[in-house]
Amino acid sequence: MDKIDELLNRGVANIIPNRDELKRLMATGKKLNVYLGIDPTSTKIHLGHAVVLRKLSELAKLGHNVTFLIGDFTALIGDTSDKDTERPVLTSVEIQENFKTYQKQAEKILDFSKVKVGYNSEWLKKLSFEETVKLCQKFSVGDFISRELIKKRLTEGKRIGLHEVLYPIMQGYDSLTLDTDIQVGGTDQTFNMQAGRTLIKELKNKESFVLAIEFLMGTDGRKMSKTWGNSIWLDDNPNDMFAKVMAIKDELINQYFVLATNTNLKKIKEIEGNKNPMDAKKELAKIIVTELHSAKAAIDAAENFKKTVQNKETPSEIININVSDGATVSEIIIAAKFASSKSEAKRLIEQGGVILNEKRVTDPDAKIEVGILKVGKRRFAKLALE
RNA sequence: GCUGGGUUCGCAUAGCGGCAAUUGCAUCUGGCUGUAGACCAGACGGUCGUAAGGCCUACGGGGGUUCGAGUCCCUCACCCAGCACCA
Repeated sequence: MDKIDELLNRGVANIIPNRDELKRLMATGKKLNVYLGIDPTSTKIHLGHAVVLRKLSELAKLGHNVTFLIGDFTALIGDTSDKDTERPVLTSVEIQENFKTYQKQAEKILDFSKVKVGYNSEWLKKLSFEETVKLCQKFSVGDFISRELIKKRLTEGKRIGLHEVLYPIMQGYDSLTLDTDIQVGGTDQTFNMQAGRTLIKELKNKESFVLAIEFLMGTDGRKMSKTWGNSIWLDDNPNDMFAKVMAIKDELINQYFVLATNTNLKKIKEIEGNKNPMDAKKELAKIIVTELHSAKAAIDAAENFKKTVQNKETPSEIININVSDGATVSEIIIAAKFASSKSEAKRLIEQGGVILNEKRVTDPDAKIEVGILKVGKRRFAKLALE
């Protein structure tokens, strides 16, 4: 019973129509049809995406009938708003490939042997225009234009493609076809997911549920998203991952614990209670790396972080650069790809960011010497004569 | 097809005819520290010069007006909106 409670609360932003009813249904122990739809055009998964996968995984563990639905049909249609540029349509082979890379990452969270994988082109492709129109009858234009985002675009005079109106209907049809009981997705999908509820109710007279999952904030406190560059990717290497977690804002520590780890809630309280933010964050980073890589990787990453960041030691593995006698420091900085132009190298030196063998370099034309070159806080190179 | 708006540094934005060009985010450097976080300061086209400064390249493409054009004019391309046409 506790399990169900946690499942319906942790990281859950909203349950439609309501939490209690779903709880009652789940308590009956009935096997429910659950599904999550994903877009096969993006293959990289970050911790934010993982929140939803985590929820799906929990449902699968409880023995529900979980479908992981690949929205290949949506990808086939693509965004056709521009008629001249032939948008390369994803072939089914590419979609397969994409899914493979996706799965490789998602496996860290979700056990694919416990779920069914489906493709929505299977039924959407066959849908006739007549059937489509019938589905459309179940919705009103008012529903769509009252959506906040759509409303905003309308008032701003932005273009809204008619096909955009069809997306929720397609998604709703997926839901209908799968005879869904629970649909899982991010809160941004709430509207689309509700379309499924509408269709199931109208055409099957069955009540279904929408489980809207909370968003995870990115390392800078904004929503984690590809375009912001604030994401922690599931395939980040342990050191990067650890460091990125350390870089999150203090206020996000709790959110990360709850949404991005499987740590139980009591333990989270405990950790937060007796530790200062930095230690809590270290704990968090360790757990995340452990879950996504391994315990050993986490220990190594923690060690590495301590050494290189906190104690400012030179990392054990650094790049080697062969220098010819008489080369200048700025030339080497460029050769090591620490700067992309002479001006930039010069700038780094002027700002005091270049250290050669423990000594700060002040002259860009200083001759190089064999040893350790440090640029900024984290870039090192070992110099050796050719 | 017509009318209007737009195309500027990774993204987003500003830009009376004197501009290597604003601001925000991101990035980088320094300081500080609890960490590479937060905060503060600075940098952020290239190249030459120790420096002051010079030179080159850049505001969708091409052309023009001008001592001088991101800014004005013409033209082409693309994007967006509204209208019309098509029924």
